[in-house]
Amino acid sequence: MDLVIHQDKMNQIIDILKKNGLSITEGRVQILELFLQNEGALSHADIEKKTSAAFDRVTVYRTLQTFVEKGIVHQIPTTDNSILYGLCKDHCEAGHHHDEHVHFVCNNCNKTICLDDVTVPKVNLPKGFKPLQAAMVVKGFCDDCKFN
Amino acid sequence: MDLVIHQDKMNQIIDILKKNGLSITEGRVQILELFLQNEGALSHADIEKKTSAAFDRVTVYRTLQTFVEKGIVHQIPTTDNSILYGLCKDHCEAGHHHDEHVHFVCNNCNKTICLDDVTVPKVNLPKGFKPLQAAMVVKGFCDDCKFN
DNA sequence: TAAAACATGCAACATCATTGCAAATATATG
DNA sequence: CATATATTTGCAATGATGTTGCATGTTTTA
Repeated sequence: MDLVIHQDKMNQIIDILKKNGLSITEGRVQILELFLQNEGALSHADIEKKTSAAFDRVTVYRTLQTFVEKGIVHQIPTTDNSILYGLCKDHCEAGHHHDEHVHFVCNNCNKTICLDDVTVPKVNLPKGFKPLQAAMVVKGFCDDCKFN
Repeated sequence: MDLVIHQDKMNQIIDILKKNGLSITEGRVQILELFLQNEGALSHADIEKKTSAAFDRVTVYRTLQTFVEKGIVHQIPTTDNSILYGLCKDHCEAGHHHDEHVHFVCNNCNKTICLDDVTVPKVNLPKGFKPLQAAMVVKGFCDDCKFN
């Protein structure tokens, strides 16, 4: 393995992978690095582009799946037949995500941002419904694109 | 056209189509009927199954697209690479949906239900973010599956 | 009822996702 | 530090999903 990643960041990445019992491979390191340096969420296609297709599509799929299972990233629902993945900032554990923050999709720059400090509010469900998790996606114009 | 749909329902369906300036075709009638008799949301695949593939895949795609454009159904975000469509109960207009109700996905029966009476609460966004629409998906156990 | 407008089905194609398996890489062990 | 074991990767094949153009069929209009 031979990457141009700053030592600190590299240590952080290795730390995350080890903590989750994952072996350190070039693909996992590079993909995790993408998430760490990107404020927005990433799709499978984004990752392929940003890594210049250095890895097989299949590897990317499997890496994302592994990361979701381990609680390193979480999935963000979309209405366009894609899945977005966002870094779990807090304390997600394998199989148990605590990603109850609001996601923001900008209609202009099209970025999806995790608003880690905005938690999804509780809602009152009809009798008989038992909630376990909740996701919320807000669309509009982001901080950079507020020309409107 | 020759269907076994009760007269009242048929009138309702024709009414919806006419109100939206759509011609009355067998495909549109049957697909709209599915939505009216189903409490849950439907995916493209669901519709193909429930109509026993009576219509070409393309027709189903185009019908759903038309319904979304006219405000007859709305799209529901998912994390599984599919799009779900739910009937717009209220007063959606072409190009302008008012589907700000909560969607519920049951972890057991896997149905997605529009909770038309539960509106998506407003949240406070960080400075600079301008919200336009909001979607919310709650997962858990539904009224029928509350064995837990 | 005929003409015009519109919707459908087919075919071809493009994209996206999954699986099995052999080769390569990382980790554990002596 | 070298080797054995376990894990991960890439390739190939396949399947699922979504899109487009165009000829045909159906609905609506006049």
